[in-house]
Amino acid sequence: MITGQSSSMEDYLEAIGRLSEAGNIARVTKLSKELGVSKPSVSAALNKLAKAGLLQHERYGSIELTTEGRRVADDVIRRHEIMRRFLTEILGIDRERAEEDACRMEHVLSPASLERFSEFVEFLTSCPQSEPAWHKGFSYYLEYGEHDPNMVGARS
Amino acid sequence: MITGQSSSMEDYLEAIGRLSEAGNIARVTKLSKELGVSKPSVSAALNKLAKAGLLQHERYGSIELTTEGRRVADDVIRRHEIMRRFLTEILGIDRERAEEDACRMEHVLSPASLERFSEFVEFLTSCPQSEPAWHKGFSYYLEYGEHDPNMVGARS
DNA sequence: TAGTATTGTTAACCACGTCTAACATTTACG
DNA sequence: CGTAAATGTTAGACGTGGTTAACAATACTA
Repeated sequence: MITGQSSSMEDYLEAIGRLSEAGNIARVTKLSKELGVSKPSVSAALNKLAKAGLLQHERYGSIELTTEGRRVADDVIRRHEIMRRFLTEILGIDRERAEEDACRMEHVLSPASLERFSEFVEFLTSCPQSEPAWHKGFSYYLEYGEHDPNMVGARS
Repeated sequence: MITGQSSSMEDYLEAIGRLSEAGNIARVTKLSKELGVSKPSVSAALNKLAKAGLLQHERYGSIELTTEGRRVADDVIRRHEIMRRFLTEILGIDRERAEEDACRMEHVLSPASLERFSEFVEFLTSCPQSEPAWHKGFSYYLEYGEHDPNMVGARS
């Protein structure tokens, strides 16, 4: 992985990051439910991440990301958001599936591609027009399998 | 994975599929080099895939995809091609990195998202105009960080 | 405060995919 | 044809990330 962590470890960091963002404090049981894994799995992951210096965890006690852990978590969260936005806002994938797919895509993109995804989303959604032409055009294309003959492309 | 195989097994099937497409016959050594793993790893994978009914493999002998194996291999190859095209033709990622990223993305996309990616690539590249407006627009945006004020969007 | 419910850890195990070292088979060629 | 080179397999090990069962610590509450 780009962050130096496996997909699994990135998932743990992401979940911990999201929880603490939302005011909630990360707890083993919560993480276990959130990620759909057993509590012993969470325990093991926390030990591993603590050893890697990404969080601090006292037995039966608090879980806190270190500065470095926070950095990695934020990075993963950012990847997730970019991919979620791309999938929903550009491709028109439904929210739930986009969420699932983003969860997996977030781990596999090179930084270069990620930036391009990000810029592409910005490009298409910050279109000066209120209802971007490309969106209409793509919807038409999805429905009829061909370009809208009434659409004329942009010119310089 | 969508195909019922792990990323690794999909990679083996993909490589075997590509080799046989290209006229070459899949061999353990070749696969080993192609995939950057040891020969015993290839052997183990072949046994596993044979047991799953995706290929036939006689000791020290030939490796051949079954009908089902071919289907899966083709599916993975198709995923790869779609993602490669998206990354190069739409996002403008350089060939090599696009190839690497496609290798990882091909394993994580839901069928629904994949189809959308495919349709989106078709939509943008089959633009009636010879040099699609969006491409110019995106290049400008990447370079200057804002929309080209000389561009006017498409209208119906 | 005692006892129970909740929460977290430990221990022991498993599947997966990888590796190296050693061995077996097949191929090529002098 | 026999041997050396190339090719492929087996055996045994490892790391990762998951599990369940049992136990330990903490928290809640009657």
